[in-house]
Amino acid sequence: MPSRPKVIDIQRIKVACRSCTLHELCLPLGIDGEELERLDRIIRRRRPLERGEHLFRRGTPFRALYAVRSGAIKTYAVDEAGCEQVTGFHLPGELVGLDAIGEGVHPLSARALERTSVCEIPFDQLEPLTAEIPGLRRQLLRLMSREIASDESHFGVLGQKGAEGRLAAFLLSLSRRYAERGFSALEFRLAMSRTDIANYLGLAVETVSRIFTRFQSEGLLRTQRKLVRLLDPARLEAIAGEHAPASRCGRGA
Amino acid sequence: MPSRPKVIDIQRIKVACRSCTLHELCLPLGIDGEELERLDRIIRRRRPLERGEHLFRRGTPFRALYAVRSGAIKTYAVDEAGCEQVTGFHLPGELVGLDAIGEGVHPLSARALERTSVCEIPFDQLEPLTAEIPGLRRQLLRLMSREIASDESHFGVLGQKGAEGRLAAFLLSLSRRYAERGFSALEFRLAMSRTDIANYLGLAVETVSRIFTRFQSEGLLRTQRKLVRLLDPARLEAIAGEHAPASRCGRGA
DNA sequence: GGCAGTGATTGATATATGTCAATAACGAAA
DNA sequence: TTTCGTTATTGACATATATCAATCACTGCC
Repeated sequence: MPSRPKVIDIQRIKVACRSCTLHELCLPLGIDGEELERLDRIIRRRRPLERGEHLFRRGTPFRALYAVRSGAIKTYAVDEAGCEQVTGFHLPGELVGLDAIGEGVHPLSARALERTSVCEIPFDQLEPLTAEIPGLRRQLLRLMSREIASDESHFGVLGQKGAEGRLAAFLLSLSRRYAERGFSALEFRLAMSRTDIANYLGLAVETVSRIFTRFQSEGLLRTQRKLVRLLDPARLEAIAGEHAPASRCGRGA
Repeated sequence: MPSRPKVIDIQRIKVACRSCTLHELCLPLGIDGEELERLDRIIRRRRPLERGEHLFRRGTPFRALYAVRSGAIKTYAVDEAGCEQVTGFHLPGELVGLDAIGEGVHPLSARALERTSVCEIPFDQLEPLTAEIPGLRRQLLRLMSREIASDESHFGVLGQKGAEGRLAAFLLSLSRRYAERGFSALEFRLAMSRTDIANYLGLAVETVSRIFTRFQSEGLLRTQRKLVRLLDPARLEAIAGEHAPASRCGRGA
């Protein structure tokens, strides 16, 4: 096959929010008819990102929010030493860029983990629209609030869990999110590398790898490279619930 | 002194947003005259919370956001085993409860670390007001966005830094926040116990204690119980910037 | 002013997880 | 198919930090 493409047929990508299978997860929840059309009009579909391509980079001016339609995005920071810190993975139906509203600049970089398509929602058009459409306004607040809550629960993972708990919690989080999107809760393909998982969980790659094999030998799951099948989600929940070696459950003042 | 109080003079607590020294940090940024009064009217002052008192508890229905006026609040989750995970400390001018909008229920508990007064902002009144006051709407989005961004940067601390880096980053964060509020950036009183700090940073209390003494012996700071004076913020920055023993700076896919 | 009781510090030891190094399994390209 | 480069796995060893235990220093109370 000759490398002819790169010129994408924009006409083809003509999917209204209304018909988007994600429309209950994305913005338009509780918005109907005419309002939905107004939202639809400001949303821009872009050509899909190839694996490794950036959606935006740290320091770039904030222009739009992005809703993942298919594929997966990882967001990450790079410190002075060039060290990468993965801060999150974004699956279909999830929004990227909410952290940039505050300062008008993206504090993180975002790149595609695989071929990924997103909807671009220009913020300078979305923001005034929220004044007129109460459902849209509330939904945006809800989504941001949930993002905060989920970040907080990740603190618990990073702060109190041992390596096994972290990986278990991570897999269950993916499982739940895939299930919400109508995919299988028990079998899915990891879009990210072990390195990314390790980084996200604050572990070494080797530790992640070892725990995958340990989980497998204990019959908790079966992995085949990127493919994961959860065999005993209940026990995984239990492991995810255990606190780290540390945490003596002491209460502070 | 006889233990007479407990009956607080509500009349005394009569401070409008307009005259609040925090008014640039809190909600009203970019709101003027008449609009500020409308916001002011929905805000309720409550009697101060005593040390240890709860502002709200996990699972409680969400009714209002709270702006800390003086004192300090810690938010925390409690897992099945009764283990506490401290998720944040909230200083004057900061908002508490943003994570509850999404589900209508507080995912965390919040309690006062010392005598603390807060403004209560009933959300069912605030939300419609944002439709009419663009400055208020944008400020709320900005604040939520900043919260997300700051949570993300805490991931970096928890995920990539060793114990020294975490404590250094924590102290510098407090320093910056105090400075923003007009307090000294170099000398301040820690409202929280070492146990809470340790928990927040995902470390053991003993480790935190040891690092305080190590920092002191290296001339980076001077501590006297809760009182901290930063002597060499530049070197602290350097330490906060170092990545953990772990993190081999590898990039994922 | 002495006496709990809690919070902080310090020391000795254990261990989970990181580090280094080698190999193996895959995927893409020729 | 073969080859190369990347990603994942496995093993042996090092170490940062947790754990356990004791002491110390405040704070509030009688």
